[in-house]
Amino acid sequence: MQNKADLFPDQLAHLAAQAKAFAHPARLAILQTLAQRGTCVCGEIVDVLPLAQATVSQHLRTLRDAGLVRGEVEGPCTCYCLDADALRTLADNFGAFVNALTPDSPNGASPDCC
Amino acid sequence: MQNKADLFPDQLAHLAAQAKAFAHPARLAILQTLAQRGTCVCGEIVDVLPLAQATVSQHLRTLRDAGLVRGEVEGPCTCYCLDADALRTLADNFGAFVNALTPDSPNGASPDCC
DNA sequence: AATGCTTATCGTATAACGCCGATAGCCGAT
DNA sequence: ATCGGCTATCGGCGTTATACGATAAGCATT
Repeated sequence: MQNKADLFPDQLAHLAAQAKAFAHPARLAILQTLAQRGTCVCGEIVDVLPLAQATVSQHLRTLRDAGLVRGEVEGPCTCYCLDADALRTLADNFGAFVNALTPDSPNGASPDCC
Repeated sequence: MQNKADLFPDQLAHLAAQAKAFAHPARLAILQTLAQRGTCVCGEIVDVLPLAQATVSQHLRTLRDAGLVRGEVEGPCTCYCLDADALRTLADNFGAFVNALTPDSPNGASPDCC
């Protein structure tokens, strides 16, 4: 299967990739944990989540690749934190996309389909 | 593998499931097409996308299951349209989640990690 | 009833994801 | 130099997602 996902516009591919970063509860939980503590060593996240260390590290990598999280080696540990700018940008992208889909129908009722 | 995703709070699981609906460019393209035309027969979408009919139907089902799209049988065809309310709700959920993550740092620069 | 058009579903193949144990790499402390 | 703690990566396994052809089901028309 040649990757059909590459046949779509970059804008859509990019948005979909960002959405994928959000598409697992473990990653959302990691983001929340980082938000609570401001800064986190990997081990702390492992302690909070019901997942093995290897799995958490993998999710962290996904989040890093998506640009939502940054990590710095801090002696023996690695210190993670949110990239607030990236998060806001992503939220804005989603908002803009959805707004473009629903030009405006402030009337509560959605019109009938056909 | 017992599903580890079930070990997370419902709120996170739900948000992740919604994100998954956005996590493929084909589905985003379908949403855009529906927004442009207001209403769409499945075949029209198939004509627009570089995918087989079966694949498009599957993506439409994913979007329907996520509640973002509604479909009504219209004679021999099935007519699809966006559920604008659901889309706005979803966008709001994302916005709220991200806002909760980034309480406030109106200063453009993200603080250093550690 | 038979045909043609449209869509959903089934079955299947490939790819990607999620998960973990084990291992390797790194750094500080001993 | 060695040891011990922390993290990233590797390899393997099972599950889920993506994609498609083939088929079935529904409806309008003939």
